Amino acid sequence: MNIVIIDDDKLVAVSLKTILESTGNINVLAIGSSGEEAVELYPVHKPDVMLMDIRMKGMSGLEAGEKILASDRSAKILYLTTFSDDEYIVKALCIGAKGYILKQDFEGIAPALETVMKGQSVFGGQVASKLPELMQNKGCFDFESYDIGDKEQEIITLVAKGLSNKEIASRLFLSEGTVRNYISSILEKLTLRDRTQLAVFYYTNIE
Amino acid sequence: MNIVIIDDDKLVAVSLKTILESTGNINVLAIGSSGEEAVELYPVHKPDVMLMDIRMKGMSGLEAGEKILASDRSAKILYLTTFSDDEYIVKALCIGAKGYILKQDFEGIAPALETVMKGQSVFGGQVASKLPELMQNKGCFDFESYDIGDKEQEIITLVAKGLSNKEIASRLFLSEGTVRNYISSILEKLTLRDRTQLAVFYYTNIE
DNA sequence: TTTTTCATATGACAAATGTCACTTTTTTAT
DNA sequence: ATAAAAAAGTGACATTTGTCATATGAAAAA
Repeated sequence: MNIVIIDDDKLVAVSLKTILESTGNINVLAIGSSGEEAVELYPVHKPDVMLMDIRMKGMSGLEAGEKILASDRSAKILYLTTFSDDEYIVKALCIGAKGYILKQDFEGIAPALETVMKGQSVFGGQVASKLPELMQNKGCFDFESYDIGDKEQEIITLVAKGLSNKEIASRLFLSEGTVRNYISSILEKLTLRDRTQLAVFYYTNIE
Repeated sequence: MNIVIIDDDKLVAVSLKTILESTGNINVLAIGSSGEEAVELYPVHKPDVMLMDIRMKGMSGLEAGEKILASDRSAKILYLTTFSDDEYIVKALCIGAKGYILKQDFEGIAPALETVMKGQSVFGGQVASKLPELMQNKGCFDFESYDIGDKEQEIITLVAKGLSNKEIASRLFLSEGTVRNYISSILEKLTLRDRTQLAVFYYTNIE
């Protein structure tokens, strides 16, 4: 099995290479230390699996993964990260990564790679059990990609909690009419019809 | 690694045993063919992983898993099923299973077992990529635990898709008034105020 | 300084929504 | 066949919601 390792921390990357290669059937084609490198290295080596860190200086692992997957939908990206950061997990799933495991799960890495190569997905220890809870908190909705300001985001969040206009108004110290206007314009921007659709959109928007 | 196999189809179970044992480090402690047997066998053998089918005569794999996990929170249950039935996937995640893989992914089973034993979770091929969508289509909301009938469920589903009363009515061949009445009673049963809260509830209710 | 933009606000209006008290129809049980 | 229960429907009513045109004050830009 051929893999490419991307990790901010050179030492970690090299150690991983040593350990994984010693397990026998894993061959590390290359090592990189940033998202940019990941994007470059992928098409060159076409690894079976890309083992990548998320938090890195420069382009993050997630961005890199997005780019790689955009060019090759079948790319198998396995994120290997230090702690289970909620936001990242969901995002990773959304972009279509094949897994999200923790560096702590040391002996789990090799079998996880194996599993991913066979086409399955792997989620480390606590990660999977957190999934249901996480997915609910926020779909893969990316406010920034629409032209939606801060106050509008705030209002969307409250609508998505089921608050009425009056409640939102009093919570944000606005008049009810203003809240209505905001929502009206949000609906237009997202081409939705009413607040219920907005809530649905909020929870189900996955690109 | 010690496992117990539960499958409705004796032939499948036995074949699995043969194949898995031939891979070397897997030892099949027992074979069962129903949810009831699973519940009995688990405490007797305390396998590292329980490889279990879902659809079985009598008690389903999911029910059995729920019972087993209730008695031993650390039980590792890996579902092995024929097709990726949406409903089952989410439910499996909700009860805390360690994975959901497809029988088709033949060579994937052994590594998946390995991975699960190391504490990670595995989701077969298309399953993981479907997860975001699925989680949203239905949280772990259990209609039956409330006093909610079939037609009501249907209506809830439609509200949670953002349809108006009129649209729901025409889709279900009911009058708009009837739909209103249904929703009104649903809201009362769930102590919610309006359809938006119902949608929110639908997507976020996870126990 | 003047103009423009932005956030906030109003009031009016139509449509959609939720509630209630009943009625009618259909199904099920006795 | 008759009574009882469940499912579907009606009409009226008060709110809530979404839309629109327009107004105000403050901040930013000219």
